[in-house]
Amino acid sequence: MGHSQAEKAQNRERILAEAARQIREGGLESLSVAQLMKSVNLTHGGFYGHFESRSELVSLALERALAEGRIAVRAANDEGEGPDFPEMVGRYLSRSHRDAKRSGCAIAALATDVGRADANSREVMEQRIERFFETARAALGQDDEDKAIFAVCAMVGGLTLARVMTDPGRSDTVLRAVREQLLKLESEAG
Amino acid sequence: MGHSQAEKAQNRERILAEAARQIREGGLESLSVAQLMKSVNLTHGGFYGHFESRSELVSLALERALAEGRIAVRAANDEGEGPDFPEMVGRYLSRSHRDAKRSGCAIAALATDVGRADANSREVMEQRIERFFETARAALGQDDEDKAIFAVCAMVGGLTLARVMTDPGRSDTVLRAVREQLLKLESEAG
DNA sequence: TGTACATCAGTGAACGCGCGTTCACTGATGTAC
DNA sequence: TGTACATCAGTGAACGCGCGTTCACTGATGTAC
Repeated sequence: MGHSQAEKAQNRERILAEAARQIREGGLESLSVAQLMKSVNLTHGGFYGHFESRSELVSLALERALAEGRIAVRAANDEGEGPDFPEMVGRYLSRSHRDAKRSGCAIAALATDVGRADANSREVMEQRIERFFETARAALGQDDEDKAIFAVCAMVGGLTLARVMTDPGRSDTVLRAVREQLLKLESEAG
Repeated sequence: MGHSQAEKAQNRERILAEAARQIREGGLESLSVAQLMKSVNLTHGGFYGHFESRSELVSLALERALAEGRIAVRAANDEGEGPDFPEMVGRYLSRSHRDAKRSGCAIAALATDVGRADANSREVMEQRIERFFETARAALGQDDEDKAIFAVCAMVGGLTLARVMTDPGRSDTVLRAVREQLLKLESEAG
């Protein structure tokens, strides 16, 4: 059993990455120190060598989860020359995004949880929401903040409701309806 | 200390009503039997004279919370002759609705929680979402389901994100932007 | 390069705590006469 | 209407359990010579 410094850094990273996945899937409250450590093949006692408390970890995992969404948007955009509204909407409101909670948008996964959380968590997410607004505005190619806000709200709401639906057809319908209406929005003048 | 049958029914009602409020505020997981009973001035032991388990109570409280939203919509509509889209949007995306989590729309308050819950809870909420779609379609006065779905997703997403924002001005901006864009949507042809 | 030792990452038993749930009990309710 | 008693709504102590957190310990790492 090796305990080198390099391995410690790796383990911290693995714990944090797994925590970011788990909170997106089960919510901020669902994260249990013992379960988390078990899922990365460590024992619970070692946790406090990496983080001060469960609360600190949740904070860091929230930031991580939010940052990963940003990275995904960047990666998608870098393939082309810049933000592309139809592609953004298509990816966000896709079946694969709906079904991939663990790796999907942390705003949609955690907005309600964060709405109940302390001011610090809300500020962290608020900044990411503002960035999402900016990305949508750039993608729309119109200098219309209201439209961008509207598009983001519809995307987040659409994904959230699609995840509730048990009927796969109706869930798909929600995704498709919001996608199509958003594309109409783009083609209209400001 | 009276324990009449009439009081038992009243107490059950008080427990359920308070549970419906608490889950909207703190989520399905936040509900604690002991805390709930204390908040209606009873002791925790008596709980099991009213409900089989915490799980059953959460189920019933979810249905209650969702039904109350429906009742609120009905009450608003009955004042006029029928569903009125601008009024619906105005009420849903108002500051008072944003600030009244305990009595507000259970879909917005609990969609993420229910998305993580068992199939039964998801089906219960799914039916309410479908009714919300129908109400929006009727209010729009256009036979366009996609537009109704879109409007509902934008409302739910807008309210959810407005509840995250710590900056009151930006939170208001989200509500206003979604409201105004939805009113434009109504005035356009299908 | 090889040895001796301090460091420290990870282990796992133990802690107090709040949880959901059970149950023997209390005493007002409401019924039978 | 008045009394005697069964019912049962609510009480509060007790249960086992999983939680976050602590800590004495282990043994590989990595450094000093």
